[in-house]
Amino acid sequence: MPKRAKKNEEALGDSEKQSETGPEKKRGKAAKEPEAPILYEDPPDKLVSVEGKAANLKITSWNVDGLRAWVKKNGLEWVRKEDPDVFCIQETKCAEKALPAEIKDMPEYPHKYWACSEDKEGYSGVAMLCKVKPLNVSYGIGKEEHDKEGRVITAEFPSYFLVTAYVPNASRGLVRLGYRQTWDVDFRAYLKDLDQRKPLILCGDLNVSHQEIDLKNPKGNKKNAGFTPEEREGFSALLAEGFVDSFRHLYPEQQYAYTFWTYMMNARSKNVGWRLDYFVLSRTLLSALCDSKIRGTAMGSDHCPVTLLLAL
Amino acid sequence: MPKRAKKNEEALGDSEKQSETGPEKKRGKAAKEPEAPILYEDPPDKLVSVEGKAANLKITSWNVDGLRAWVKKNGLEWVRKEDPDVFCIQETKCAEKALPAEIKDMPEYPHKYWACSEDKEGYSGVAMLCKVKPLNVSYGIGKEEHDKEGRVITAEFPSYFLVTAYVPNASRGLVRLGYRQTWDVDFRAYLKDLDQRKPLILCGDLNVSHQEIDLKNPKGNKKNAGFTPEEREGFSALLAEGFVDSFRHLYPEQQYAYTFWTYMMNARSKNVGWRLDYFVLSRTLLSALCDSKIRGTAMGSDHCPVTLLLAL
DNA sequence: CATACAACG
DNA sequence: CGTTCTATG
Repeated sequence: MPKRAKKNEEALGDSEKQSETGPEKKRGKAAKEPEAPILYEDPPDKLVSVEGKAANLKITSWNVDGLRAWVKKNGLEWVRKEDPDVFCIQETKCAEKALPAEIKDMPEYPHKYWACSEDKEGYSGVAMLCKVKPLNVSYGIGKEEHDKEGRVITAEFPSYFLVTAYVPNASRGLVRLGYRQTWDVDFRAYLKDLDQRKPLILCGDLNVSHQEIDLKNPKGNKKNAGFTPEEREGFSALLAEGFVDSFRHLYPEQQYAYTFWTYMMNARSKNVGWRLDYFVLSRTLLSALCDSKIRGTAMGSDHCPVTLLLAL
Repeated sequence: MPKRAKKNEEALGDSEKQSETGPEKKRGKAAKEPEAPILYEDPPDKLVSVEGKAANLKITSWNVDGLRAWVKKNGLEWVRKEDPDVFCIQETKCAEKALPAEIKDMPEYPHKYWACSEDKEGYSGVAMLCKVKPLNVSYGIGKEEHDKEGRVITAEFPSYFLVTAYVPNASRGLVRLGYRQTWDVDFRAYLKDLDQRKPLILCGDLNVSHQEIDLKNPKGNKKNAGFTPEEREGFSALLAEGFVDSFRHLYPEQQYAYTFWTYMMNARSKNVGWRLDYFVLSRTLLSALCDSKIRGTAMGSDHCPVTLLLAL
């Protein structure tokens, strides 16, 4: 592939900034050739664990970028087809009283839990929809300073904890990177504590691409929210506590597998994306892991859903 | 028609408030029967003046309620068909730098004038598009306190002044009625002064329905913006200076002829409207008046356009 | 109900 | 680019 074309593409696809001008452009050279995008196709679901057990738990996580708009775009139809046991939602951007009836009534999920931002309306917010009632459900991570924005729900099931999270974005100009770092510390401590009691499944929009393989343009995004060294080290530190990035564990070399594409610059059609949505597991759950899926064709948000298959 | 149905309809159709509860409803009686709406069909254009002269000047005025959205809804297509000599626009809600190219380039109107709100972006704003270049164009009414919101453009032509105006709304709770009254005084003085120099044509959204005949629900709106005694008297005082409401002059008894319908409660389909858009003329222009039209079928705003035909 | 804005992503 | 909010009508 021509070097020039490659270099220019690198500047594309950062989620928050729009640094479209690559070094070539600055030096006044020719505009880039539109490169044929390298797409990613998720392989067929693997329905058995390494131990040969059949999958019996399916969890889906989706950053819907505004629950009400997403419902109007028939997001729920996709969920009904996917039919997970638990459906975790991030960025509902919706006060509890404003929830669409279509999702509040959904009989497939009789047990529904909502965590909404307390101060800012239409900001953040996560939810968990369960077919089976959890033993216990809690909101936040037990620290005042983190628990007003509707970012975490924890459900305890007989053999595991399920945590869904919408991790704070470091924002343009990294104005919230400092806060993000204290979040990372406290969230890690919270998860470590849970993990000492029961195996843990963490899912959601963790707002970081861990390694260069996890986004299209690592070079151009090292100073941008979602790919700073600080955020990446935060994720590494989490894994160092004994957790596993299930997708990367199963597909260590898989490039071009992303879960988020900015709405800008036709990033999705060019697959200029980021992997920001994860299933992170306690190591002890690896024997039960069947598959970790990226449902890249599901539309309705700037993120796509991800699905975990376990044989417990 | 059943009295009950009539009474309930009266509460509908005020532009800003939503006082849907009529007295019957309060007393807990039965809900209203949906009444067959009384529509208004504008008669064919009359193309000769009382003196038998053929119309040779066509002016159209339209409150577009957001120029950019209105352009997307193909408002310009309608204008091209109507093909007036001058097209006056109110509520552009658009900074000059944000004007759509489609209208900025429009070759049919080589002479275009824009008055935009200086402080609040996307608020108020008027424009005038002319086929023939005016002798002179001015903005505002010459009083600092009124001239920062892009409400008035005055164009001088050889035989008349043309003023297009977007008169300040008294707002919900009539919070701006006091200001509106001082506006009415100053605007009247401005027009009177012009009229002493040359015959005057005033067009635009004058934000008042003059008499009970000029809106569907006069009873329910006497305390609402657009039909308070203060605003109505302001309009009467203007006419008393020697001006004529051209539509009412030609059609003194015509009911159900409106130029504005709130987007709420399906007011337009029920023709629950207000006449807020006018061509007001110096008395001396009556001999040239051919017709004053309400283009009630033109869509793209909560107001419809009005057109004046003169034989000068 | 609909067009604007700002904040956020 | 697209969702939410608020102000304005």
